[in-house]
Amino acid sequence: MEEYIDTAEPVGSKTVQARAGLDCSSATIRNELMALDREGYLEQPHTSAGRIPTAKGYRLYVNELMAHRDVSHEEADRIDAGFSGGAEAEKLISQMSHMATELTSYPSLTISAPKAATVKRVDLIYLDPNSFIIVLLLSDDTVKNKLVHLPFSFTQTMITRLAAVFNTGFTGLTEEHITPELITLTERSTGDTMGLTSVIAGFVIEVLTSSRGVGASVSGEANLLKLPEFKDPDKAHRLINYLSDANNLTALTGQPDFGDVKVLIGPENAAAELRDSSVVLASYNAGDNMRGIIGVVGPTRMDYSAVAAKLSYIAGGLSRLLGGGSAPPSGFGKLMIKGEEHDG
Amino acid sequence: MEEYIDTAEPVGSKTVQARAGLDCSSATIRNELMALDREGYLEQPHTSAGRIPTAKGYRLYVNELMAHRDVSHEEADRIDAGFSGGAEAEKLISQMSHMATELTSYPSLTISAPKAATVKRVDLIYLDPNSFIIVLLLSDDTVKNKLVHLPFSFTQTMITRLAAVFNTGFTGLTEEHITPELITLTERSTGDTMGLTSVIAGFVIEVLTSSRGVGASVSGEANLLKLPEFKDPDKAHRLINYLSDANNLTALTGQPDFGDVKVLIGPENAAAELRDSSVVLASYNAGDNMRGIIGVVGPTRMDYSAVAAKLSYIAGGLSRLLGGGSAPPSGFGKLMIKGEEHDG
DNA sequence: GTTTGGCACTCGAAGTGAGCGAGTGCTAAG
DNA sequence: CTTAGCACTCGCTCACTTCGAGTGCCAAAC
Repeated sequence: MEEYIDTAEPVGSKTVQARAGLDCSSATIRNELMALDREGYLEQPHTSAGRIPTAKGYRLYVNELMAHRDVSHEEADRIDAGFSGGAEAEKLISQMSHMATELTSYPSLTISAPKAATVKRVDLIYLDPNSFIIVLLLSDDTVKNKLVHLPFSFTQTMITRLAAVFNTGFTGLTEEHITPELITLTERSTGDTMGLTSVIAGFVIEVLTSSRGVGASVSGEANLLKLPEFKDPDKAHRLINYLSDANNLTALTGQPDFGDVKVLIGPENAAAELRDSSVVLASYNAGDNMRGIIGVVGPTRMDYSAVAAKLSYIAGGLSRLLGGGSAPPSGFGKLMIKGEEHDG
Repeated sequence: MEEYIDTAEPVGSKTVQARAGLDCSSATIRNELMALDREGYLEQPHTSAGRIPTAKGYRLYVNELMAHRDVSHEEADRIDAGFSGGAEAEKLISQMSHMATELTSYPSLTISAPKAATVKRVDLIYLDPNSFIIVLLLSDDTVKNKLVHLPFSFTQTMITRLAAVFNTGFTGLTEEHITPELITLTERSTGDTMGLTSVIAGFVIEVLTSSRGVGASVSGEANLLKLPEFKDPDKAHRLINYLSDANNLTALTGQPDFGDVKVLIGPENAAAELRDSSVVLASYNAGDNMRGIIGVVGPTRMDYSAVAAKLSYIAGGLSRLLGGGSAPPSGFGKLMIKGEEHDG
């Protein structure tokens, strides 16, 4: 297994003997290999070649045989350094995605949890008779703003009044609560005949809608090109294309209901494009009982233990920083690897 | 030339005869080809192959022979649709970068002009005794905000006073004006002993600093993999890696002092990684007499006229939307292609 | 003097086949 | 149950051949 992970070449009986330092002859090992072959853990690309692990073999290795590994001190330091900046959520996640790519040299992907955010507070800053700034504080403590220029003029008094009405009438609402009726009602109670209310409500809806969608991204796709598995540019191109579609990403990860780390090996992936690649995912606590996902995509022949340890460490850090008031997930620090058997 | 652009295969005398529909025999064409070969416009990969254009040949073609082409109606409509969203500058540029990739099927790059922004206005929104929002309006009308939580409490009065002082003392300043002395002075005049001033000033500096850096990005790198020129994954990997470094991008484009469109053919590029690729750049007016750049990277064998027309159209649109008050560049709409002869 | 047909020549691409060798399965002895 | 031995398989490499597109050059033709 480990020899194949290192070299990507079929492994023969003598190589196993040498690498594992077993005190039995290659013939004995051949017999064992034959048995494993029969049981479906190994296969031969052609009759007179060594063996390579099957997906079933990888599964066994990942579930039972693989040595648990922690990140090295240098790696931990490097990851911690990335966290120390203390940036906002979105930036932090993107930084960690790049960190994952750097540490594993595989493309990494992130999927941030959807947030059913509500409005916590609306502020309007009057600039001049034609412009003002809308500042929106959401329930998850993100702040969004927009500078509005209008072709007609209004007074500071009107802006102040609008802010007051929005602050009492719109707090706690999700976007489906903001109906045309509510807007008409607000217009009436502020005496707004110029459509300022619609402008502001429009921005509120826009922000709430966009915060609802899950954010998915990939980075470091070019790393695939270094791998012998992707020496065919077409194959690489297909996978990269697949990964570049955010919908595919959310589909591949499924629900983040797994414990800490999840490994999807080759054919366990639903998508054809991923059938001979593997995906390692770690989920993190993103506050409000929501979970985000960070993961990498690589060849089936992947150093699962090392990759899992790194992602787990990164996800743990993200949980700590983004999880906010909530307690960190109970399994944090301990590496639990779960997978799904895929029917097929 | 055009045959080679289409097929990427060396072109022989008979093919030229057929494609161009010349009423002379292949022998005559052979004589002409030999002459062009001697003068350095064409070369042969090996003795018994057809001819391919040299960089010098491309230069001649681009400068003098190439038919000027406009974008098709469908393309124009598609680009216009991309503009109609009317988003903020950063998003708009990124959208147009993707548009360029889609239309040309080559990776596209953007470099946005650095802005020496200053503070136009500072607002502080008091939320509760431990938190407030900083809202920063910059001279280029972008708005930045930050939610601040502090481990000690303060009053609304203090926040109001700070906002007033910042608004009189910090407007019109660039980041180098914000010295420790100014902060001390501000602290004294507001009676702030808790370090609120430093927190706010820190954010101001952060925003001004980040707005100063040039933003450079690439998208659609994977498109290279489809090209026969990049059937060697290593070569593709080297170029993609090169492009992923923002410093390289700013270096390759040089100063945006060219008219409308600039074409850099193969060895005209300073960077070794680009020696057998070409870059087409279009510059746009980004307001305040600053210029941004949008461009694509592709094989030397590239349909320069089509690519240039598309980029020029996109850049024109960006100028219109971002150029703000300033007049659009005089050359807009007319395609001017300039290049640089590269010594060597 | 330019154009044209003819012709020998070049050289990469594609195809062929022998030899190599890593690795196998099987068998028989320990 | 392990091990040495052995015949066998089959992809890889490499030398060799063939094929053909395309060339340069020359002499005849317009």
